[in-house]
Amino acid sequence: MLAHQQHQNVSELASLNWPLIKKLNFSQQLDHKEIVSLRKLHEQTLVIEKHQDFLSQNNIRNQFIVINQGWACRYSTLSNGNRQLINFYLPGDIINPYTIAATNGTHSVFSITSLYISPFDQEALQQLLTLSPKLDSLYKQMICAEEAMLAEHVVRVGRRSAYQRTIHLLLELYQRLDIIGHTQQNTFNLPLTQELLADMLGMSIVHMNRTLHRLRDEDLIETQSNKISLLDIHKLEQLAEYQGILLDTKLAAQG
Amino acid sequence: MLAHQQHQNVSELASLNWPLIKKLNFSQQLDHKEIVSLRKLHEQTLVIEKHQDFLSQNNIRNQFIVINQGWACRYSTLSNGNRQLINFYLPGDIINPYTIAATNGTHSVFSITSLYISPFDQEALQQLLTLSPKLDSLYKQMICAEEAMLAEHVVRVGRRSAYQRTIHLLLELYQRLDIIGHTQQNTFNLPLTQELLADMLGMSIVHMNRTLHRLRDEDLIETQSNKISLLDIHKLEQLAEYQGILLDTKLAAQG
DNA sequence: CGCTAGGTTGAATACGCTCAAAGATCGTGG
DNA sequence: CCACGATCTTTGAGCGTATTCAACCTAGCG
Repeated sequence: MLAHQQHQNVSELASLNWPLIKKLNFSQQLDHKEIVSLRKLHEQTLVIEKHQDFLSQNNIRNQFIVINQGWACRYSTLSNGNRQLINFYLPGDIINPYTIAATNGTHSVFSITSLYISPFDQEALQQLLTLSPKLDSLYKQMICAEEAMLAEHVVRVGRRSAYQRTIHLLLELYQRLDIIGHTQQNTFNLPLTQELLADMLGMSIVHMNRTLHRLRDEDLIETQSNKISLLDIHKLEQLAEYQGILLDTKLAAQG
Repeated sequence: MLAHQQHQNVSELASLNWPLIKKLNFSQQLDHKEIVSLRKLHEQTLVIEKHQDFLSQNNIRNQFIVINQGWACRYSTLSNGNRQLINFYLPGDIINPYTIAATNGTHSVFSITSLYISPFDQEALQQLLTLSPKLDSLYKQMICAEEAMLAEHVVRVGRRSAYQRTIHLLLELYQRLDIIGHTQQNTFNLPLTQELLADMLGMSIVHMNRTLHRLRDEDLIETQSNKISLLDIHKLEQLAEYQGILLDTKLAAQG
């Protein structure tokens, strides 16, 4: 995975505190004008306490939301109490309220940690993309990457063993966090309980615990409080057949 | 589920032989001009034989593809031979080659039956959406619905029993096929082997067989050759907690 | 008529679940 | 600063859903 790129000046460097801008800049270096337009999406900021269902059937306000800090997730709960997490929203990710709404009220979005977010209108985004073909292309690329991760999640949950699933998810999180500079060496902050991990991977808490234990025993991971270290990424990638998502693809354009 | 809508004249009626147009017209009635623009996406048509990997790492041509007839699927194969289907492409669906590419070559698209397809350039689509806000909105709605179905697929595979999974998928297929007029009463053509169904739902062929058998024993479904009938949709929806996807949502606009 | 792909059935096994209970950790208030 | 409660983690044991292996059946097609 690539090292972080260089930047021109202090003002732009400060803009990279906005993880969305940092993420897009990682894909393809942004110029001053593009950074300025992207900052406009962050004009409004607000805080959401942790453990809140802040987006569901009841309170959809037709605004897009970019995560500036913290983790959230989309999930669905079945009548027997079973919960399945669908995806994580990490800093720099954009929540499209219409995909939540399209499921007829069965999906909600939940703040795993406290959140700093910026809601914005769809028109603001649309305008920005219309004015800059490069941002338009990068945005589409981002959507494709998200779709691809969701597709990989299906494969993970459908056909991988609990052991592989766990490794695969950890590697994906590592890759995503690395892009926004949220890793130190092979270590990153993982604000998930084993219950959340289990609900993401479609397994029980007990088995999640045993799987993590096994990974620790095998010296593949190390955990302390909320920190997790991947001790042998190459081996983990082989074990889980992790290929990675093309987040910085050189593909021409997307739709 | 809604009845099919009325149409103005013979020419437009003929256009509804193109399932993409029929599907969009189902969401929101199209006028003559919109139908004409959509027909332009169908200028080129070609046939693909069944059981072909016609889109994979090797042969991505950066063209979008609309399915006019037949079924295809996106899938991934693991090194142990396990295969997971990610989604079905039915008539009227559009394949975005960039989402396939974003998975770094792990996903391919396969023709389940022989196919009639129309490839088109992304620019053609872009132009059409720029000129018509209504089509733009409908297209985004379609993308959201697809994303929502993929998300529901995660839930299905992750947290539902084999029995519920099977029912849930059958209901979703029924809903999608109904929109393009590919159902007769509660019956539709299901060109899937039990192996494909099993690979879609993350289960073994043997268990797929037993589950279908149980559904037949319980008088919930009836099969003959490739036809399947859902004998009590209401009960099936309850059993699987099927909520349906909002394919004809009245939501304002999407991104 | 025989081949092949797909469907069906039985039996043994296993992966992961449920139930249950005991530790550990963290935040909070006394 | 300690104690307490709540949440999260860990461990054991029994069980069940779904898998694997293996064989046989059926239908369609050359």
